[in-house]
Amino acid sequence: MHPVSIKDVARAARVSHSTVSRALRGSPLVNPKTAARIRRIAQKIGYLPSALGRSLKTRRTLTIGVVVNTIADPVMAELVAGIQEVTNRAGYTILLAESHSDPERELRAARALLEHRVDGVLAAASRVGPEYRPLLEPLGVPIVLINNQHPKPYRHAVSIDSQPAGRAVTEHLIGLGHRRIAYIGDRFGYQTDVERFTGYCEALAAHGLEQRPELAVKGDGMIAGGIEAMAALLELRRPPTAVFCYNDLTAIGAMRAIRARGLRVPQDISVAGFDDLFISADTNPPLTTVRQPKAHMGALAAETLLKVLAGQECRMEVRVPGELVIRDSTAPPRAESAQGDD
Amino acid sequence: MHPVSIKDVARAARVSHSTVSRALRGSPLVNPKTAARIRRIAQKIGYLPSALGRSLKTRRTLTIGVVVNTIADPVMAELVAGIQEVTNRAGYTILLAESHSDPERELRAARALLEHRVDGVLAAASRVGPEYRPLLEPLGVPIVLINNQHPKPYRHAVSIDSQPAGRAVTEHLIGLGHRRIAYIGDRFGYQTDVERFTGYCEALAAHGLEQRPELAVKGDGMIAGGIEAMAALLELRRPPTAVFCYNDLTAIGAMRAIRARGLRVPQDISVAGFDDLFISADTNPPLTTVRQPKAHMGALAAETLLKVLAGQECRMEVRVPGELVIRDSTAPPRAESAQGDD
DNA sequence: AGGCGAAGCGCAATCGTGTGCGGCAGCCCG
DNA sequence: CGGGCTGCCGCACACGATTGCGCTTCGCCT
Repeated sequence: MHPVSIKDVARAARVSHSTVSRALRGSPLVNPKTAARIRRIAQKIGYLPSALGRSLKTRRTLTIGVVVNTIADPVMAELVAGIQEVTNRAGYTILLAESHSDPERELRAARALLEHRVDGVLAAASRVGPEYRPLLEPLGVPIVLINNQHPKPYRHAVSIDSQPAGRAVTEHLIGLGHRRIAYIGDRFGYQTDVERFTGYCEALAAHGLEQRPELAVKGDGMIAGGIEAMAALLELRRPPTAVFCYNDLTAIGAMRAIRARGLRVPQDISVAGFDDLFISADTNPPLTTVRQPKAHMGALAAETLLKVLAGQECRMEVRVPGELVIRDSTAPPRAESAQGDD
Repeated sequence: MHPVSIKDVARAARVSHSTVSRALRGSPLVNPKTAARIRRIAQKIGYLPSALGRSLKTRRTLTIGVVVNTIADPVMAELVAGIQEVTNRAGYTILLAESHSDPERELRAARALLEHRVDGVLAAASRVGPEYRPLLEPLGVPIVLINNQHPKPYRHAVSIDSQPAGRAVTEHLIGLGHRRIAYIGDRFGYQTDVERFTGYCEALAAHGLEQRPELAVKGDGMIAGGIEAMAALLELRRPPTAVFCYNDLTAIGAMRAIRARGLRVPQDISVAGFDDLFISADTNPPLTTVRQPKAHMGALAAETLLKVLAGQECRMEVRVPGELVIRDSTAPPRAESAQGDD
């Protein structure tokens, strides 16, 4: 019997464990002097109440489950930082789970979280969408989705408004004079990717440009995928003069691939990203991108969840606007490549 | 009574809850046909065993607590990714807590983790050191420290070997011809900072260079602190020709401050960092730094903890070597500044 | 002095799960 | 036909905490 329990405190203080419980929780039903004595003794013998026993009775664990793609993705890390900020203040502890973009793994992770009886779930960049329901429903656990695909069946969601932002980036490139603009997407079918691509297509259409299938390729949302996808684009008979990337990591990979071919950004090819990582102003060259308020979105999602847990049945679906940040990775195309297309 | 419990399954299957428990845990004490029937029914009515009840009885929660500075720090994020990788495979779930470099907050976080009865603790960049003992001891919870200060009283630790690496960086700068070399440290008193600074001093001494106090300033381990500290160095009557920074984020901030003054890296001032972030090859210019195997160290620490939890009483203190990575942010000093010092 | 109300504390049930032990069949064998 | 053995299953308790309810005690008032 290693861990010292409430009964050990009771024995040491010569009271019942009920009184100890009340004393430590500050109940008015116990004499202040007795309470003080009990607290002193509990402190002395190193008593730490067990959340297990408590939660079993109270039916609340004061924990929330957070499932992300991978915490190594700086977008997710900042998101979680924002979540921590508000949940911690409210006394909640976070259970972290990674999906690695694998639906099966995501469901396993969610199941583990629910076995630990988290009070609520925050899922970012989830791929399973509706399949959460049969898991969450019987337990009555609320969920708030972040940048999720198909949030239809759910009541609460926080998302970056990718489509207008994607359109704005593309129009920025068109405004610079580009006509052959590529899109490097993501191969996992995230909703954010679909929306950014849609915005890209919208902009092209609005300016009478054709969306050429060979200019829409797929990365993996990380640097490696950006390198690979960009290398493929450079193999084309007529490579693009500008590239809009699903996210900044992809863009960084694309810039590496471009330099590896002896070309320069933005003189030979313009590159734009999405997210505005903490580092995106310090890349070479500084990256044109869309600022996504990551920590803010995490905090917003967490606040929503806490409200629901507090009993406020607010149905809400927030779409946060992105802000185009123009830096040095985008510029007008070279004269000889500007013509002859379209 | 929202959540469906083991008794509900028992009722539905017309057996006792003991039999359900055994059936679901694959005990040989129950008829295979009965077990199959029970499993089918449990599945159908959406039963998810409660880790609370189980842990109360088994005295294991299959969770481990991870306390980091802040998850927004990419070093910590990669560390946690490495931890997740191995703990997940073993069926453990992670409770995440942040200290924000505040000892009091770190202890509060640790207390919360222990109330949830985590089976073990991984603490990265901890500042409280010995004060963990009175918390952990009574509960018998093992801890593995990562890049920690004063790991003396503990049995298990994984650390980057900062001192030789710091010396190597400084000698690299000296080898390039620098004589006025500054160090931008960290104001929180981390052990890693102390060691890197010690390595820096060693190198100076070994080459007969004086360690000038005005060239040792303090940042905060983040970009903002690097900007501030570098700005102060540039105000000196005779600024340094090279700067060794506590970490890459600090170095990135330093490079921003240098550019803000209209100077260039490395032509006017050389900058070196530490960590080798995923981004450090893509900064402008690419950063000379020390590669720290972050995910590997996280995995190593997690494996150590799992071994201890499995009963293997391995006392170990691993020091992982760092590898100097020379990129473009360091170069020989300009002729006029190389002379005239020391 | 006796009665009555309030304050303070303990009893016991409960949450969901695991498990030692005892019981109850059915079967085999003497 | 009876006894013993084996295979399955249920009873009951334990884990650590919370909480409604009842009991004791004490002080105050008449």
